[in-house]
Formats: sequence, structure tokens, C-alpha cells
Amino acid sequence: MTEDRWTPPAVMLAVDLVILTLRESSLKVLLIERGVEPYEGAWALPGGFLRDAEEDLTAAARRELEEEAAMDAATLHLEHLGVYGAPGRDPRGRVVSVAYLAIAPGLPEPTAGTDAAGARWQPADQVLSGELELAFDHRRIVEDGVENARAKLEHSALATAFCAPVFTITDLQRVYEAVWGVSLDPRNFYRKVQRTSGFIVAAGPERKVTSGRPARLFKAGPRKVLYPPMIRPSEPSNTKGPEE
Amino acid sequence: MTEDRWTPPAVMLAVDLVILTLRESSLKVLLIERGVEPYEGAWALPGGFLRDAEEDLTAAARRELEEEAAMDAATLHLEHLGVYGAPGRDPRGRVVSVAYLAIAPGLPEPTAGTDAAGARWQPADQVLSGELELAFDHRRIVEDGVENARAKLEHSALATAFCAPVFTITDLQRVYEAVWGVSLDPRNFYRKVQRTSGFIVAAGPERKVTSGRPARLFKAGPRKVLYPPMIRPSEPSNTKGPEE
DNA sequence: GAAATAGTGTCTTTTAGACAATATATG
DNA sequence: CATATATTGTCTAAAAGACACTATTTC
Repeated sequence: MTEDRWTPPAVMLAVDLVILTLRESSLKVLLIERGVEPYEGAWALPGGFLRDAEEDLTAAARRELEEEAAMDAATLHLEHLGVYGAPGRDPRGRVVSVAYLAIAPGLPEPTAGTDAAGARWQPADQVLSGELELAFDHRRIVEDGVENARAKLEHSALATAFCAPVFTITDLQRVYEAVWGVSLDPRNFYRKVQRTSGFIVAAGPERKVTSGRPARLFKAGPRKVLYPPMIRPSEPSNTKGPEE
Repeated sequence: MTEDRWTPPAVMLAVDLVILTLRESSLKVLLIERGVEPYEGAWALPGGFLRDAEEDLTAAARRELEEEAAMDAATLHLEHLGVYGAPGRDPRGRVVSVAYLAIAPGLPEPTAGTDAAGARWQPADQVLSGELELAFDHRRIVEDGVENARAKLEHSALATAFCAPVFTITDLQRVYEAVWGVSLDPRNFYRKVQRTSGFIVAAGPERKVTSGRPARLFKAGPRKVLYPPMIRPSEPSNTKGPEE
């Protein structure tokens, strides 16, 4: 408990968004070119300060999603990611940032015309590898966001959030392959997904054509928790797993 | 990005702790009887405001752990849990609370003598069921903390954080049983844990006696991620899983 | 028909889960 | 020896993973 007559310090609260999507079969993150100091001209996550002292945090996240990314927050998967509040992370003073993770289906490039001019889908690899440097501690936030998404693909139906309302099983497989950075056997994937009842459900007799046999169409099912889980390859039976 | 010449609203930042442990084979959470308004006399999570505008968030969590729970933060598992910032959750104004989850091995009751007078280990069930009402939105935070712990037992070595530095496989099984609220087959559990190399490692030829055959002693191994994961029973092949 | 993608069948290996049997202590 | 707990062995069912094969489209 805290002492009487003492006033707690005030801090500035910001909201940052890690918005992931799949474009050209690779994982992208939405970045914005900063127009003001600090880090003017650098790439950064969309986000900003709380508008007023009454604004709810998730409301602020949704507002930024619409203002900075020109996306409809109602249709996107949006969840809490973490808090980044190390002193000194922002030269303007004590800024604590609450990060949210959003997953979007493949959308057109959000270039000119919208509020999101200067926004660009950048390959997540380039951020993770450090090839593309970000403002503040945003690279770390992206790392956490991507790892969060990777983990959730295993046990939840999050993968469907990367897909259009109606999709094929191959579309879904591309999500797993891109986010995990692996390649999966289409035949085993097909059956695994179908056997997990409630994960995806048939969406009419419609089909989709490109060159081969038309694929059945599906939409996200009611099941949110996958059991048994989808299995991420590459850790067959190693002695020491990655650190937590 | 934010406009020029506009000052973001300031909020008060608090840190709250969900400290879980195992006592008498049941899951307990550390609660404190509030000595000041608001909610004077009610049970609440240990926690408090940031000390000053320079204090790091995790440092604040560690400080509260020592001040309010009289525990050594260096030896405990401590991780971010979530942010609770709904307007109106605290009658004193806009308070945003960053919650941390701590896991402690079974410790003596933290009663008189320490700074933590008024602190008590309460059964987690009683909080989750609503039998014991908590101040603010702390019941919700406990719910999230317990669910987080339950999930992490599956895929990480978190269970060892509930144990003393040296423990038996049966001790570890009690952790799973208490946190998950299930009962497990000791023989299958035994082999499952042993097969997951790096999860636990032998700790000398010492033994421990009570009435039956003495058990081998183990300590936490280097492996933090469990693969294959421990499996939480009760969702055998149901059509619809629990919501996320 | 050739090429491409979708979907099915089948076999092997691994793992989960049930449970008998054995081992080593105490009283 | 009775009792209690620890540890090992064995069997069965389910699921993962490899991969041959069939189906349906476009060119």
C-alpha cells in the first residue's frame, strides 16, 4: 500500500500496433514513416498517445487502426500484446506504450489518398533481421508480435484471421507456411485441418479457379481453441528448446 | 502520429501482482487486506503506484514483491500478464494497472512481523468462483493470471517454478494436478516427464522419505519450452472448444 | 494429352493412456 | 509381512508423417 498525501507520478500513455498480414506469400508488418521528431523519417509502428484521459485503451487501439492504417477495426483480430515502458525509450519523457497485435487479411497497399499515406507493408523478415531499422524499441515489439502470432497459430484458429472471409485449405496452408517460415505437406495438412472439427466449415458449393482442380471453399468455424494443436515443425526432439 | 503543440493526457500507472503458489496441494493466490480507501478492508492484489517517473515497470513489480509480499524477486518467476486500464475502474481517477504474474514455491504464511502483515494465501478457487470478492477489477486479473499459468504448464517448464529447488516427480505432478484441477496417472506422468529431456535433471543420489519407497530428486533443467507438450485432459475431442 | 492443383488411401512411427507388475522404503 | 509410494513394462488406440494414387480443372 502507498503512503498518504503522496501523489503518484503521471506518465504519458501511448498505444502501438503490430498489424500483420500476408502479401505475396510472405509475412508483412504495417509501418509508418514518421513525419515529426523524434525519429523523423524513420519507420515506426502505427500508434499514438491516448486522446484524452477518458479514452479506453482498446478504444484507442481501434482508433489508431482506423486513423493511421485506414482499417476497419471491427473486422480485424485485435489483442493485447505487451507493455513497453522502459525509462528512456522515448526522448520526450516517460512514455509507456501498450502494444496491440492486429491480424488482417491481405489488403491493397494503403498508399495515397487515405490518412495512411506513408504507410507501407514491409516484410517482417527485414525487421526481425535488423535489415530495416525502426524507431524507438519498435523492433522488439514486432519480434514479440510475430512470436505471439507464431505461437497462437498452433493452438488457436488465429490463422483464419489472415484469410479473406472465404478461403481454400491451400490459402490456410500458406498462412502457416509464411508465418512459421516452413513448408508443410499439403496432403497431411489438408486432413489435419479437416479433422479438427469446427476449425473451418464449408462455405457453399462455390469454387475457385486458377489452373488446376478447383478447390472447395471454407470459412472460419466456431472453434477458437485447436485440439489437438497444429504442430510447428523444426523441434523434433532437440535437447534444449529455445529460451522462453 | 500526433499533432503539434498538443499535450497527451497523463495517467497514473500502477503495478499489480498475481502471486501464485501451491499450499496443501491447492492453488493459492496472495491477497492483501486494504488499509486505505478506496475499498478499505477489502481483499486486493498486492501492488501500488509507480514510485517515481523514472522507475522501470518490472523494477516496480519487483519492488512491490519485496515490499508487500516480503519475497525475494530474484528467485521468483515473474512475467508480464496484461494491462487493465478501463476508465472508471479506480474511483481515484484514471489509473492504468500493469499486471504481473509471479510463481512462488510453497512458502510459509507471510503473517506478522513483515511488511506483509495482512497478507494471506487465499485459495484461487474462492476468488474464481466469486466466493471471495476482491477490490477493483482484481478478480478478473486473477482469472487471467490463473488461465495464463494453466496454459503455460502445457508448453513451458513453468511448473518447476512452483517447486522447491529440488523436488520429486510426484511433487511436480501435484503442481499439474492442483493448477489444472485434474488428477493424472502417476505412471504415465512419470515417463512423460522423463522423456522430455531437459525438463528436469537428476539432483544427486539423495532421496526423500515419508512412508513408501524413497523418490529420486530432480531440479529444473535447461529446457524452457516443452515439446511434445504436457497434455491437459478434459478436451478429448469435443466439437466446440472454449472461446479464446 | 500434358501440366497443375485438389483431394483420398495407406503404411510406419510416435505418443497418449490404461493398467499389471516390480522395487524399496516404514511400521 | 502389510502398507505405501516409486518406478518399470506392456499393450492398445490415436495421431503424425511419408508418400503413392486418384480427381478435376486449364491449355
